[in-house]
Amino acid sequence: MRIERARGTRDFLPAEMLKRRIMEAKMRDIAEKWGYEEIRTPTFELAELFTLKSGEEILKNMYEFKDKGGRHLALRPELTAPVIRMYVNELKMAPKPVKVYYFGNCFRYEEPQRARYREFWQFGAEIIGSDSPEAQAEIIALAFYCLKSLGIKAELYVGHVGLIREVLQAANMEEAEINKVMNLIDKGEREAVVEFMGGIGTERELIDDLISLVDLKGKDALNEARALKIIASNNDALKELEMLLKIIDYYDIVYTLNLGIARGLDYYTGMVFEIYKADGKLGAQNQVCGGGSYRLAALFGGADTPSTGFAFGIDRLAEIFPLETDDLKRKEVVVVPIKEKNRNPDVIKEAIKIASELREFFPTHMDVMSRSLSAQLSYANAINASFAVFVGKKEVKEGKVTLRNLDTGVQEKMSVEECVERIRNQV
RNA sequence: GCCGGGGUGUGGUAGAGGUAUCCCUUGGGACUGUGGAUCCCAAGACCUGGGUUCAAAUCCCAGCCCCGGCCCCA
Repeated sequence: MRIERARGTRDFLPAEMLKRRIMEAKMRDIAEKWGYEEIRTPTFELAELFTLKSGEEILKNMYEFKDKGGRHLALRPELTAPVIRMYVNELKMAPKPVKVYYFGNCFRYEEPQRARYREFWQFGAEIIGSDSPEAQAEIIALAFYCLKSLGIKAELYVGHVGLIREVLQAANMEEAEINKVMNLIDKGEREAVVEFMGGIGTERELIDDLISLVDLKGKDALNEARALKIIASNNDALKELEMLLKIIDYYDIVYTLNLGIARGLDYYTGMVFEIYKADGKLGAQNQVCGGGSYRLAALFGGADTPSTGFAFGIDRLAEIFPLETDDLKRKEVVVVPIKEKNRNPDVIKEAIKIASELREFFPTHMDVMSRSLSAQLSYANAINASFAVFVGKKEVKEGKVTLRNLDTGVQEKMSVEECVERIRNQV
């Protein structure tokens, strides 16, 4: 009986892993150069960590279970909450800002489709201890430069949920109601917003102002927001956003302002941003990155700590990552012991010694199937190796090897040292 | 959760009621150290379960899975 993969999960074959390692290395390099340090949190957590503040949509899709001790656990549906939990548990005395990055798999029970899986991978970074415009801009810039190093072009949208939340709070709405409205705004359901707010007795004028606020997009959005009477011109969120945009410009980053971005995670409090790949290559799942400022630490038993961060969907990036096939081709060497009929142990001994020397520099294979010379060459050809190194009776006697370039078919007898040099020069 | 389109060896395919085709692949053998070839042998498939039929890969139903879309997210 054949066992299938669980729905929504994937096996990564060598070629895919190689590609992902290359991508990971590029992103890790950027994060390190910006002074961030890598961390890793557990694959599962107490379910409570996520039920506290993650938002309705996430909870609906969570893999929850009880362990044998009766603990209520969940596979992590996202990584921000675990990272902040780690900060509160282990890092709260570290000098601020704490700057960390991470790669990790997440789990959500959703219908699999293009670029959406039940187990998916995120790369994220957080600045813990600040949600200043400088921190917000740095996080956006970091995300931007990661994409740049991957050679991926995508569109950046920046918004600010603080602006909208303040309007709603001023209207004396309760937190649950506010979250509900934010959720509807995020979905773009304007009528539902009007209906819901009307239903709880909000004034018509305020509702209209809110709708026009979230519909603001582009360069003049800020001035227009100011013109709307519901936002005071000395409004903190507005001033913060203005400063942020100024700094983003200093980073030379192209963006579009969109006050309608509300984000599905309830914990965002200030700036929010999303990055889309809008050329259709990702189908309906074109968001590759999301992030913003939030306050979660207090919720997990720490001091109230402003934080800012983002997360990339690595699987989506992997689908659009432009990779030359040359990048994927490793230069490999196959050591071919020519054992003849009697499995000459001298030849095997010498071949092992030579393979060990080559392994200092190159991925090196050696026959483990007792194959004939032609069968070994055939294998070398099948795995697309670049060189074969023959070790036979004659070579052993002369203390040399025969190096064969498998692309050109040219071969020559030489010392092991020279052989290493030759291969290095052609790699 | 909802809506489309699909499932034949590892992959690609033919078969549209009657012994499942071909290519690639994989393993073995022949071949005295270049045969990365050639020849021979072998392995390996009708998604699962029901139903119709003398007979089902083929027709019907359900499920599972895959691909895509809605919603939401990364």
